[in-house]
Amino acid sequence: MHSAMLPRKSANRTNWNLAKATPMNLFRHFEALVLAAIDHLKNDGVLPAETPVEKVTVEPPRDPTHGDIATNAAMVLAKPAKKPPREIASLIAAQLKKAHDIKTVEIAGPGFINMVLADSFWPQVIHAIHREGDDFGRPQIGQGQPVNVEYVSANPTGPMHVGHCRGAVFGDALANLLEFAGYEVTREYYINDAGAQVDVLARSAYLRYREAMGQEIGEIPSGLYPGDYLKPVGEALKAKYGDVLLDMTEQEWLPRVRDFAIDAMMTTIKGDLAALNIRHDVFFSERSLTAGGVDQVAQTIDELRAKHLIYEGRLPPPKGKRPDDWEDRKQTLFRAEEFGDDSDRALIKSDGSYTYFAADMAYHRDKIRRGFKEMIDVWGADHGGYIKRMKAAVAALSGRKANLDVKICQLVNLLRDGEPVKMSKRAGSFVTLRDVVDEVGADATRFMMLFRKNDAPLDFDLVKVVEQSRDNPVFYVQYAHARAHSVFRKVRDDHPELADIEQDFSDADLSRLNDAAELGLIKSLAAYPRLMESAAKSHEPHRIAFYLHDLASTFHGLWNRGIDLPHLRFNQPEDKELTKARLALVAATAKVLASGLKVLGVTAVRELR
RNA sequence: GGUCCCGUAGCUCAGCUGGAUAGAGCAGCGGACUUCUAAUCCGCAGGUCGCAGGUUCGAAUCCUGCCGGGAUCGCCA
Repeated sequence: MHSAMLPRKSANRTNWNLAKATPMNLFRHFEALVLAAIDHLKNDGVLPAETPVEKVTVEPPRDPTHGDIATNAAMVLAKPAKKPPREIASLIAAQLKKAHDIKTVEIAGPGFINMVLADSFWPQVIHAIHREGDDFGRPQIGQGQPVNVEYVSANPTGPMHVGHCRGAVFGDALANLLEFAGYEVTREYYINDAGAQVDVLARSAYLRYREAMGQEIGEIPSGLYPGDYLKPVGEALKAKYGDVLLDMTEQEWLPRVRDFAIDAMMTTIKGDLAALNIRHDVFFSERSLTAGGVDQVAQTIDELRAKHLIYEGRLPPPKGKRPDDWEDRKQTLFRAEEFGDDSDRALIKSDGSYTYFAADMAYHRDKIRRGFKEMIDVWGADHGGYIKRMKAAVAALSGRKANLDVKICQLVNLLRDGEPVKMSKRAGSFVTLRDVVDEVGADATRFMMLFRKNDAPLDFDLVKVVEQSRDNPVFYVQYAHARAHSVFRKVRDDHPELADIEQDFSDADLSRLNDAAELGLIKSLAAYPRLMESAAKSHEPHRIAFYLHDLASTFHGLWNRGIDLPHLRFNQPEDKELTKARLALVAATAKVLASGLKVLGVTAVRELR
């Protein structure tokens, strides 16, 4: 465990055939039509041949009364063409009217071109969902590129608490998302096993060892970890060493106890992560950077020195309040300012050991040397001030070739029915991640942790998150999926041959789906590929959670219409073809819900309770 | 004092990296529903997007400066 392992080669990962029909991203399709229309105008000399089209967007308008697809092309092109936007709009519109997937083209406002798609277009979305299966909505942006996602990286000094939980879930969902988007993802955990904290851990564990040996230890001295979780470690030390450690000097026992305790803590942490269905490909030990006669930190500093990015100098004291033990001294500094940081950064402490930053640089150098050009680090909010220097380090070490994105997860406020849960580190009464998962389950924990933007604080209510009500988004989304399956269970009585949700719907007559609410649901489903692409590009898995909530709401709404209007119910005992068409829609909804939930790492249950 | 994040309806928050009249859910008000397929449903009201400038056809979104809240600030990790 204390040595770096190579990233696992993903032998049985599906190889996506990129040459096959592109997934059903209808906005791409219509973007192509708009660009073709612009090309046409260029050929006619209406637009200069070199007119840039990067700013042209083809998107669903926010307001559905503006149609299904809108483009700003005319307004963007007005300046280079030296023509009023509405004039250009009418020329582009004339071209678009020729496309048979488009029902109407209208020019609105300052020059928007709004399109309503042909009724015959929408059923293709449903067919695409069934045809493409797990590939539906897959963004084609990864193209097999390697990306390294580092998350959790909790210190191996105790069990994980709720604060770690959010970053863990976020990182895991982000890794899932990037994998879904076609990246070759390596999930990584950096073990901070080299600093003073692990020596404290060792002394704390040694105390528990003496306790296990029958000695009176009294109060745990301040400065050591008081938690009961070290008692089993003391017992285990006794089992392994007997009384041998008692006669050793601290210098002798400390390395043994330290390694033993770190192993024990990592075992605990891995168990905690497993309870949340989180796994890592690589556990990278900080200690390994300077072990085995090779000092990779020194190598890193030498490498930067050769690039003239290291110097001996003094730093100005921080403005505002000055630390008590401030001492002006000459030290080894990295020219982080050249790469956008606010200050140059120290690499060697006054006692001669490396700073945490120096080791972290060496770690990221190792990632770069392993071939990663894209790296993502997921950190807690208290590390925000560290971002610039780490990005500077990656820029310097890679010759500005590699990119690091740092995602910050804000604090979690743990509540119980609206009341804050008291947590005191001193009293050792902090709530562990395991406590939370044991109480509410991994699915609820994961979904709630993702139901908020990562850089906004999050309220996590242990009571509300398990409520079976509309107010609980976890339940609401899972219920939608379960309800879709329930429809198939119920339809068995009237149409047993239609009761399989996995059946082939390719011959369903989807032109029967002409209620506005049905069409609304299809449009929600059609938005999925675009949503996933934006979530993957922005590294924001929370967008998926919000989308799923929205989709669930649309689906429940359609279901509810059947209460008052029996002719809108999915199951029509007297009309098998209509039932089949509606079941195709229900099954497609279930598939998209399941697809999104899978990326979030939440189980798509088929039945509640 | 420097840096970063946040500021959107009474509350909790979205807002698709610059689009049109800024959206949900709670809470509030007004109705419907009494078992229909499974954990109610529909409607109404609610806003100077912290403030002030700037960039442009167009800004909640980008830039600058303030105001307010949080995090952090050579050797902790």
